[in-house]
Amino acid sequence: MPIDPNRRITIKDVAEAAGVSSQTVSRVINNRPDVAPSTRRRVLAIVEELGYRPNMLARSLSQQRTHSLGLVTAGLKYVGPSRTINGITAQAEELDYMLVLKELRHFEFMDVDSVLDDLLSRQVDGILWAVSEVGDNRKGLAQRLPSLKTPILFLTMAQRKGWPVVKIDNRAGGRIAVEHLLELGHKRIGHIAGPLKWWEARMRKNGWESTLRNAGLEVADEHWVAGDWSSASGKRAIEQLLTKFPEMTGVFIANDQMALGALQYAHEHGLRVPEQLSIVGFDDVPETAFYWPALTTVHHDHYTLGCRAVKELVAMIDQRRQAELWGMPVEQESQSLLVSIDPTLTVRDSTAAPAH
Amino acid sequence: MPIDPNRRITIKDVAEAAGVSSQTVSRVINNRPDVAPSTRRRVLAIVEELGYRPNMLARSLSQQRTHSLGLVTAGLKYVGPSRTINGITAQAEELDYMLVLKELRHFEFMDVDSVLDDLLSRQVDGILWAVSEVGDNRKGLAQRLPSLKTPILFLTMAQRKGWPVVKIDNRAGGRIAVEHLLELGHKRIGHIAGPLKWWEARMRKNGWESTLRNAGLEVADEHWVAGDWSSASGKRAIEQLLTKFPEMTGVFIANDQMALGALQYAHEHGLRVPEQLSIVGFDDVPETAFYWPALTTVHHDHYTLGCRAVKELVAMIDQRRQAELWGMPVEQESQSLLVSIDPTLTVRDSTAAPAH
DNA sequence: ATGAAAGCGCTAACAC
DNA sequence: GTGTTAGCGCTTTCAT
Repeated sequence: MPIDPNRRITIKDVAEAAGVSSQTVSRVINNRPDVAPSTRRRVLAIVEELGYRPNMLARSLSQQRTHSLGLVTAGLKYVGPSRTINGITAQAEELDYMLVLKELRHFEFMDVDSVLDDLLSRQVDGILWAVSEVGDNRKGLAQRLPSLKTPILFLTMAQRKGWPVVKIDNRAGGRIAVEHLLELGHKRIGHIAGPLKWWEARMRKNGWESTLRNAGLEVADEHWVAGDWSSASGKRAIEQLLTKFPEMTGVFIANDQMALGALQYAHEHGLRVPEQLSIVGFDDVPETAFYWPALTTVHHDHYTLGCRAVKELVAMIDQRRQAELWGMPVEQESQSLLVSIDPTLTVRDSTAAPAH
Repeated sequence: MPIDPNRRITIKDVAEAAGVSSQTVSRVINNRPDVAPSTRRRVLAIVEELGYRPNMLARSLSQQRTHSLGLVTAGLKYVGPSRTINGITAQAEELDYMLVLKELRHFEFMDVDSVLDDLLSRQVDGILWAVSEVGDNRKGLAQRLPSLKTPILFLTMAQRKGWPVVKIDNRAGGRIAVEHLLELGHKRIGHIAGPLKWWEARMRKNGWESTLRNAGLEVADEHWVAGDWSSASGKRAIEQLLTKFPEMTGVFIANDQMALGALQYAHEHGLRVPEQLSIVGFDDVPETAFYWPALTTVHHDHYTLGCRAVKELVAMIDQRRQAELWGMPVEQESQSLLVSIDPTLTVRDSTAAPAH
């Protein structure tokens, strides 16, 4: 009896063709040991012949696990986030998890519930919240977190009790940037920050500020300006900053795009970099080595960040399954986790000792 | 009788609590009309109270459709691809489809079968193959395509019979770049191509070449060099090209990154842009406006491309469902589709009339 | 080593 | 309007 070619092959079709029960087929495709070698061979032959592929939906429903992770992102069009995704996809593949992707419309998207419910209704085994902390975009999450049964891990946000976090140490990034300028002999070091409702922007600024203070240097409001991460804002910001802080000989700029804007300003106004002004950026996007002059910048590894996040999340999932097996309830509180990845400095041509 | 708090709420729990059958609950949550208003209210109240969320896995299994799309990508860390994803996620959200993400390890990843099977076993309703055509990375697909029951749509590849494609018109991009230079009065126009195993690189080069020929100008092998898309290669390429083709007054470079490398070379060697050499790039990544000088470049809309691709794929899915309803088999051949999006030119400061 | 039965959570089809 | 039955494709008991 031929099979309807428009229907997908099921385990039953294979069972029938092999003259065994569907249970035996199930055993074979799951590599269980308790199958006679001859039976196994026969079944596998039929599987091949019919082109049978197990239906993961059915398997997931029955096993109560999907081997999939929900991935929540925002601003994929920006370089940083998409490199992180790169690491996430690679590691997920490695650990044999599928990714279900949800991109928020913007960074301060507040309707967290609909996103979470969407993912949970799909029965994902864990959730990766790869959205930077901006404004109070953690508020809705804070409400859901305690009652959430599914493991969730956050990227790039402030440490909070009960929130598992994997992040770049942005403050350390600010610190090494400023230390580099200090070592070159700079004393008047300004800062162009990202928008301060971004946690990352605050941390980078904090790194700048505290390092200067620790070096016994004074920090005033005239010494910094905030941009919005864009090159255009960087260009405006450097202009403002040069007016407010004309003695400045070095500046730490919170991302490479803004630094690029500053470089353009410098060219337009005949300001020589690094002779008259040293510039340190942040991110080390691949192009920075080809800016003019090549940019000294804080390097951090988005890719590794993504990999690490997936590893930790999967560990959380496994751990929780173990706990459930033993009948132990798992509280969110206990899921505290903080992984912090250290950035490094890439020195190029936009920094030098100050002229005097 | 209290419900085990560790178990997820099911439709049965709601039914029981509301004193109706699970079927009635199903009707309510699916917004069917044939439910008494009072019953509906009661059920909805219980749904709310218990925090019930339908299990999409079960629904998908029973309905034989998942409302999800498989998204295959490569090179997410590059700017272009990730902007496309941006459009794809937005449009998928809009049309209420979930995305299952698969990133290939590299552009010429050949083990197409495992990727396809992974997605198909998850029962995705359609597949978006958002990987550029490079080398013969379409070969494995060609074998699977005829027997594939699930609609699949390709981004950024050559037109082929039976392959639904949504793409940017790269040749037109090359054409408008060269036309711009011609209009400025340039006669010696070189080209830095991408790696020619990329279909997009070939098309851009073709646009350059054919436009020059149509203008009655001669094109020789000394007039172009291939890079690998990176800024470093662009820098090397411009050096080579200037040697081979010293009369050159204008150059069309196949992407912005390579153009950036060329700009750095120009700075280092005191070659004035645009006075001595006009440069046109391709992509119009946001930073190009802040290169020095600001880059004239071919703009194309990755975001719209992604949106359009999702729309077309969903249309294919709907169409096929209709056909199946009428009992008509759908052949892949009939699924031919070619959407081509026209790029535009963004004129900035890296182009001018040739000297004298 | 293999099979039968029940169940995962939902919906389609048919009753009443 | 609402309930009953069967089934989506698989796995998990529990027999044998």
